[in-house]
Amino acid sequence: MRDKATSFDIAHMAGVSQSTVSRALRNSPLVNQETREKVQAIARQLNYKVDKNASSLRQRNSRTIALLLFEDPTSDDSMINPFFLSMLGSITKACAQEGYDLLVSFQHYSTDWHADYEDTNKADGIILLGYGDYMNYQDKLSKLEQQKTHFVRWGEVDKDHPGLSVGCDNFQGGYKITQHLISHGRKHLAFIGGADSHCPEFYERFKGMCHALQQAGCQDSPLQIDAINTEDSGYQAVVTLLQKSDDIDAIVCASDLIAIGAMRALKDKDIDVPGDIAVVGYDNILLASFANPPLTTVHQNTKKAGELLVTSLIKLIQGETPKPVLIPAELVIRKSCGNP
Amino acid sequence: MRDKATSFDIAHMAGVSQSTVSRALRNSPLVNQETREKVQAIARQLNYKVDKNASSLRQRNSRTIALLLFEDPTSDDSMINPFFLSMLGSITKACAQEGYDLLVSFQHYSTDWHADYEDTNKADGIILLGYGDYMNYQDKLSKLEQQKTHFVRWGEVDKDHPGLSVGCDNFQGGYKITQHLISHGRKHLAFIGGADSHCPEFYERFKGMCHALQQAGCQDSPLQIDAINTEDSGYQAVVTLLQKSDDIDAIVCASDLIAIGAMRALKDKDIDVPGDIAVVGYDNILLASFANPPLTTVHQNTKKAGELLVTSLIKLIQGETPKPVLIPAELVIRKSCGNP
DNA sequence: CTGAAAGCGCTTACAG
DNA sequence: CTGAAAGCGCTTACAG
Repeated sequence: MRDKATSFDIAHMAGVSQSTVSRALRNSPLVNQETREKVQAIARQLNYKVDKNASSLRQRNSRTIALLLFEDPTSDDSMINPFFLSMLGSITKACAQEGYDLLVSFQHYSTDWHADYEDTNKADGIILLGYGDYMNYQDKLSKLEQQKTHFVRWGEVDKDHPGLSVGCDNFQGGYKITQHLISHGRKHLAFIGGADSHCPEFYERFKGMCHALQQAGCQDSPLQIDAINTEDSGYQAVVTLLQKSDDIDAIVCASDLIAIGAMRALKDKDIDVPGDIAVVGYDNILLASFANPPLTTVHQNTKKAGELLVTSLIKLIQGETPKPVLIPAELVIRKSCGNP
Repeated sequence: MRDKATSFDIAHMAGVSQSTVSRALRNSPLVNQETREKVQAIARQLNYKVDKNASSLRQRNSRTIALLLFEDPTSDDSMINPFFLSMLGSITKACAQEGYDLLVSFQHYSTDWHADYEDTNKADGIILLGYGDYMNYQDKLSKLEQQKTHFVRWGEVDKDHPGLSVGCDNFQGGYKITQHLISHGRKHLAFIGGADSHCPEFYERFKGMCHALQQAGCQDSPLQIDAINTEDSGYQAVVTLLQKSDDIDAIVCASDLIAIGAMRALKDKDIDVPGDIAVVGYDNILLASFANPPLTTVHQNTKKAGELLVTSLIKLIQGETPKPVLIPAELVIRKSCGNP
């Protein structure tokens, strides 16, 4: 480590006490304007920066937030779900805006979480980001809550879920996009994606879909094929789907990545999208607009989401009790659903 | 902040001194096996975690690395260059592997950098990631060097550049992909992307291209149109290009994003890719494989790159003098270059 | 408005 | 192998 000036050095140069230096640099009203300016000038000149370790230790907070990113179990190591990367960008910016630093960490579902940023006082709170098997991590969330760790998670807003959630309205998204398909004459819809409490987000989308179908007079629930959030899983699911049914004319996919895989499978079988089968996704990742045909999907407002995650967490840290937030779903109509 | 157990609490419970607790928890060989186990058991039981602020303050290092991500000047706020996001993923993982935490921060080119992570002792070193106008930030790099900040930057390896660089072999990449086009009969090539010392990476790719052309017997240098690293800029550049020339049969783009924009412009003009004009990109972002036609490009090994950035920086921190690294370029042949 | 002093929670040289 | 003590560089209650 390099030799750094300390507040004592500045105090010495300015001919004041070290306490006064500290006050001057923090713009305390307790310090004389003239003194403040002299101290600040010397600090600038020496390129002095307050030692954050000492400062955090003394103040008992770090003005740092930790982001735990849970990886999708994709085979390809370097391929991270683009949706989360977009969230990461917006979280980073929101933190900067609020004057917080951001620690980022990738976590594996399988192993024990490295969630002790707050326990070690490196961070004042934690943001959890990533879908996964909810049933598996439920216990860990409860444990965090017991430890009184400050945390917010991205995901389904549900009273039974431990901790504070910020999420998009998945039910509404599934509902809207299904309604759109129905209104354009599609009659035999299938859903690709897990649809149970292991993946609450996908499940809500599915429930929204079912609700739209019921409203339209379809009493039986749609064909549903499990898939995790990868392109490959979407491909496989369509292969299975085509074996089970031959009159499907629209597929609602639980994510864009799944939809991209689904369209690849359909192309391989020479099935025209949207001519024969309409396909819609969810997330509105960058890829969706470049897919062929461009993918109709539901946009999740990642900018707003990131801001809300950060500001909610900061409120929590400050002892307030922010409410969970549901961000409205926004339809993005492109060509894969067969629209004009 | 919650009430946390300290090493004194554990000392009290274990009936030893606080120094012994500290030693036991750090697995010091100076402590008796039995004592160590007793102390560690109590620590586990209390869910005790060492306070990193205190520990870092005392040890004068934080085992934390800061990543400064420089944004491309894209109009869309939420759209971050996918290539950098991939790097971010690999850097995060590499840090975890080396036992370092990672602070992430987005920076704007225009404003002053918030590069004082090391000055404040929040980080032991810094990784700089992001292309931009090299001439603009050169001075800032020199300043970092003067301050003896430990930093590595992603980018062109060049003896005249301040600081340690890790980068892909851009010259070789430009050379290889041009050679490929020539060997498949393309004769009139253009380059899209900045080609001067303001953007050394693009420039090297361009130089590699020129070298391949010369080797093939073309003496005049290719038509070159400026573009920054956005889809839109690629689109505009092609519009300009088509006004200037009508016998181009291949376009070498400085990045995939530029290439995607270029292909959109060509499609709008009803020019067939690769039938009329071949298009190639650079980076091999996820989008490239889903483009229509799929984009031939140069892969930058982000996994290796992230690891090298992290390990080089750690060496620097430890007082070693690691060498700059050039990662070989890998051609990825798809359909946009007109291959079988 | 200013200063002397305590203390945040560790690590480690020193003495035994 | 263990303990008492110093000290990392701040912030802030206390006294003036």
